[in-house]
Amino acid sequence: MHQSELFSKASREAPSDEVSVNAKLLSRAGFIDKLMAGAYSYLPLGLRVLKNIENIIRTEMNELGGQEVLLPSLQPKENWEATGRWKDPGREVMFQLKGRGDREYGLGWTHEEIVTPLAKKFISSYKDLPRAVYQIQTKFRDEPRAKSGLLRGREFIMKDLYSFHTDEQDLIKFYDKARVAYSRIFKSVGLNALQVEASGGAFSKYSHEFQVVTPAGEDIVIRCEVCDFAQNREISEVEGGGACPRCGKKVTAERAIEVGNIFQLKDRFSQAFRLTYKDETGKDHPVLMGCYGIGLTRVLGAVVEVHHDEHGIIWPEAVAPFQAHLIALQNVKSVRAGTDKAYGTLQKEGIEVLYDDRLESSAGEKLTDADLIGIPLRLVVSEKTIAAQSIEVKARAEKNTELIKFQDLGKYFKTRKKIYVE
RNA sequence: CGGGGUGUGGCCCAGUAGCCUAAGGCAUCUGCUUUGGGAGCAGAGGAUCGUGGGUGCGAAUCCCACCACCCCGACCA
Repeated sequence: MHQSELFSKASREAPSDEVSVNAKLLSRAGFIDKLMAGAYSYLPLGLRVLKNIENIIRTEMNELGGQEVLLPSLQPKENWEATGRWKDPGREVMFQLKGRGDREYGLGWTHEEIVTPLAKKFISSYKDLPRAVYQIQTKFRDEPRAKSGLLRGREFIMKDLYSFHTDEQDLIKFYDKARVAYSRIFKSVGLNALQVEASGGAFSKYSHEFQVVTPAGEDIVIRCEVCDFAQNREISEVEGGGACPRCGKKVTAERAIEVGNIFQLKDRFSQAFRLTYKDETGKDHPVLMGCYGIGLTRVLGAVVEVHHDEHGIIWPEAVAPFQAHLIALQNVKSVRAGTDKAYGTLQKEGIEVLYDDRLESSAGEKLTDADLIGIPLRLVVSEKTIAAQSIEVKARAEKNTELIKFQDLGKYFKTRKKIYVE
């Protein structure tokens, strides 16, 4: 991709109405644009990151046995009345609207009311279980207060998976597998997420949250300094500074961002919709369910909250919009020719590269923008490096640079070890 | 929903005891000169001063209402 043709431009200043680090940096660097409180446009750079996160999640969900579907966002009132969620608590967060003939609809903020009746059409026997379906889709929630950039929006992208089981044992088995998958996902995207015991809220009593500790978080996590005890403060019986109920050592209270949440719904929704299956003897039982969510756009925001410095974003490789940022530092013939050649080589190697070919920009501007955008690897071609028949390589996360010969460029990418930002 | 704050070219902002031409920077356009950390000079275009009403000879500036955005709280799978 030639940077001179990129739809967005980096800007010196952040919009005055942004305070959070994630929104400031992502806006300045041209990844997102705010339409209104809680609703952002994802620009080409931002969407590339989102797609990377999406694919990491999709791979793990498929691995879990999930089958991808896409359910409607526009939903009839009737489904929600069946569970009592058209009124409280649904009314609090659900956008509700009227269509022709005063027909009432809601915009999906979660999908139990849709997926459960859907499952009823295909699940009727123990032979049809277990099953799991998931989707990656825009959710709508009429938050009382949208805030913190991407961290709490009124429209956001979420992966939600629903699992169906014959009995509690099978549900728990799947639930535990999902926990492991979730841990892998957050690690891959560069987040160190704690598994935290939590209240199920409107869904279930049995739930875990995945929390990323950072001052930008709005939840408080109580966790042990020694063992893996961790609880959301909402349900915890210990305070920060107290003794761990599991091992007796000290617990701390820290701010954290909830990036994922898994629930054992059990029969809460299958009862409401009479989703049952017949066992071997022909007897009916309620299907037991679990649900498993990850906020993709919130993950994007959380990654920026955790991975940045005073100059800009520092993308973990797995989610970075491009793998390399190639810069023609000066607009002189030899440098352009050398950079063009390097660009060709990288393309041939299948490296995703953003090529800063802007004629009107100074060296300083290009380097500053590169730091702001945060692509993991920076490749600079300048008069100096041309003289050495080389290209300068620098990792965004590191200080030092190295020169590599032009003819070694392809090889460099083949043999280079991945840089994991932790 | 309670409390606090803010709305001025695409962006960041100055200007507010009422004054006639709304200032500057970034960005954009033209020309020249520049190029290892957001370059310089010269010129150009771009503004219903959030919206509606009111008080003045006169309103970005004062009054009223509304809207939007941000922060704290409440709330939050």
